[in-house]
Amino acid sequence: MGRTPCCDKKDLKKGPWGPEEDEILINYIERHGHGSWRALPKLAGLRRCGKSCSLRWTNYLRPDIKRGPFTVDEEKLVIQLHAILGNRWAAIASQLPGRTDNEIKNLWNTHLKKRLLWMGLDPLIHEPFNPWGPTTAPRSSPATRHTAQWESTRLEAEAHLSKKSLFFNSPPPLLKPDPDYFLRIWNSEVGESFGKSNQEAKSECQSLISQASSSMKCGSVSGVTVDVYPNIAGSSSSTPKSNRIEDPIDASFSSCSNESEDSSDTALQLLLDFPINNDMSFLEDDNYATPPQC
DNA sequence: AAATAGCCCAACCGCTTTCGC
DNA sequence: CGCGAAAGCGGTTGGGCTATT
Repeated sequence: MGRTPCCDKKDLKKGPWGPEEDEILINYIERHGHGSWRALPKLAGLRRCGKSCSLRWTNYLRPDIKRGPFTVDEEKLVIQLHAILGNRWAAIASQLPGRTDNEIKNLWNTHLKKRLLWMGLDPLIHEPFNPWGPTTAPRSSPATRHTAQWESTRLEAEAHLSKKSLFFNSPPPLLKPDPDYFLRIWNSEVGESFGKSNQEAKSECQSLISQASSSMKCGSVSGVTVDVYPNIAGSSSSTPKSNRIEDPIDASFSSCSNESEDSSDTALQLLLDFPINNDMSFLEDDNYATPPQC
């Protein structure tokens, strides 16, 4: 009673793709699009499983794939995103144009994880290992920790917005409050990663929107009074310049007419600008790639 | 020069989610 | 609403390459 195979395994080729196969696949997709992956191999004349074709295209042949080694900026971004999203490689990849989930997964497993270990950081939770061994209190799961991190980040975002709201009330009124701001955060990759269904997220957004509107006046959101001057803006010295914009909030307000994708990126950028527990300056250290000598 | 170990990454496997009927 | 098919996704593997002995 097994699951039905994704394709007829008889007479199908497996293993590495040859240049001729690549050419056939590229030519077919350029002419017809991929359509149904299941049907593609037959139509294109390939002796491959549809899934294999899909993978080959997504991970290797797609024209927008960026090849070559990861830059330090990209590595930093992967680490930061991993701290927020966990092993959600596709979600992480969506923030690195031209990089595939497979590539990022490999980067993490072969390089970044080891580097964190060398730094004495637990790659699951991005925090130092407890030198005293397991505590009596039950340790929270990675998922719980990511949830907690998101909650904390969200509160900081709200605080940042509250801070900005002070400027909204000050003349000249160059900036207009955007009640969609939290909506965009919640609808962004990060919001989705929080593990809620869209319906739940949207209803939560409605609540946040109203709360955000009130925060424009009083600097208190979600029923929690927060510091309206958190050390946020100046805390991102380790954030890659190439991935940063001048001020995510300002940018989001000044680009209200942009596509939602831009908005999601902006919201995510705001999150990335927050300090995550560990200092990542080691990535720029020439010695970071070598383990500490015993 | 040969053998071995370790690293890297493309590809596969199988589970989960989404979609269409 | 339930079911099956298709696609998406993350974990794992295997083979090629390089470094070391």
